Amino acid sequence: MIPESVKKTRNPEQTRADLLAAAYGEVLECGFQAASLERILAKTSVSKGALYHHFGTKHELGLAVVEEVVGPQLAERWFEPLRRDGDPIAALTGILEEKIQSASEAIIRFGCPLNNLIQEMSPLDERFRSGLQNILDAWIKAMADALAAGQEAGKVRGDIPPQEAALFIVAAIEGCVGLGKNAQSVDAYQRCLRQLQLYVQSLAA
Amino acid sequence: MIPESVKKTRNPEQTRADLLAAAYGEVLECGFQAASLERILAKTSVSKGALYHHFGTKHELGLAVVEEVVGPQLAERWFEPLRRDGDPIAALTGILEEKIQSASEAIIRFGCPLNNLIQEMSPLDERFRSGLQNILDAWIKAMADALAAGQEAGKVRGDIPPQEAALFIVAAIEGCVGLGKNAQSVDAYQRCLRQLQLYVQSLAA
DNA sequence: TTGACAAGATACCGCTTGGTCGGTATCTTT
DNA sequence: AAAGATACCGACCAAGCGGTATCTTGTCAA
Repeated sequence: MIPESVKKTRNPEQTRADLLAAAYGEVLECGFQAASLERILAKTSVSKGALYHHFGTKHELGLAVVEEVVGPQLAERWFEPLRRDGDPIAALTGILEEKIQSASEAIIRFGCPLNNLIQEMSPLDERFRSGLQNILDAWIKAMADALAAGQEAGKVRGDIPPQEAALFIVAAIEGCVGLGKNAQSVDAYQRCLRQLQLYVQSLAA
Repeated sequence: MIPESVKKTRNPEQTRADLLAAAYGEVLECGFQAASLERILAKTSVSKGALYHHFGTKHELGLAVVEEVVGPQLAERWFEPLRRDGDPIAALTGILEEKIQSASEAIIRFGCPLNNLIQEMSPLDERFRSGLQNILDAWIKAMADALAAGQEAGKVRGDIPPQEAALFIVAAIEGCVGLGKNAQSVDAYQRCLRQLQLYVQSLAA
């Protein structure tokens, strides 16, 4: 039995996924406002008619990128690892260490997709802002929950407020990525994250 | 003797300054790429001919905004206060306290002009990037110098590396502003900066 | 007073943009 | 097999964009 995806001459789900992936790339490089539908179409060899069949407007396409690409990507890379480990200090240190070691060219060049969209779109469009805020809230909550659980387990200092510390850690992460991006320097990115790592370790009981 | 500025029907320096101010506002709201020359002209009631007399291209106008508005503004608000005080911990705590207390609607709504331009422009244009990096370098240097001086004076822990700590503090500041901006919440902004304040105080000898 | 140049005004241009629309091909249902 | 819905195609459009060319006006030194 040959899989249907090969046989079909039409594949709406794949088309939609292709558009999302291309739009994600375009937005990452140019920002949402400067993202060109023509360029997205060229990357995917999808027609304009097909695009407007799947997405009503450029705006909707952008929101779909936020919800279906940016959100899940961060969830996989941050929320899940935080949930697994019982010691949030060790987990965070590990995640940061991994980010430091595997500092990709993409993150130095284009920064954090979430942060990029926040700085560009949050004052301009309420739906973008709230979509981005949902991701941010989930991220901060995952970290706060991990810190609180760590306090229960006696791994984290009891005097630090998990919510506030989580807020600050997320802010610091975005700050480090942003600085490394402008410096176009893996070294600056690594040194900055290293200091954050030290801060995180200072929260240990 | 009536001041010349009032008598003149023409005032090229004032025209240039008006354009810079309007361009700064437009870029703060929309970003550089989406900034419209027409809107800038409408704000200033300057003609297009006059604009292109003072600035060769939109690009040049943007660079001038970076160098002549964004840079000096940050220098006044950050570099100078840091240079004055002998105790950098006290100075930084004070500056942060001031930011927390006087959290303006503008910073919550539009964020940090420097960070906005970094996230948007640094991957797209090398001249923008290096102009922004000059500001960043000066900021980090001012902070590192203050920390080093504080170590000499026995006010700052000797085991912290000034350069790295300065890098991290600047990153964290931008992160806090960015998060407050997307949350559109003075409270989140203040709580985030408050944690940074605690971090800064943990550097005291 | 006049000549030269800086400063400013305005009409215009080519191009790209997001979006539309009538039409066609394919897939599903009955 | 007929019919209806879904997926896709590509020419076209108005609007806004940054930028240019040509002209007039104000300023000031000689």
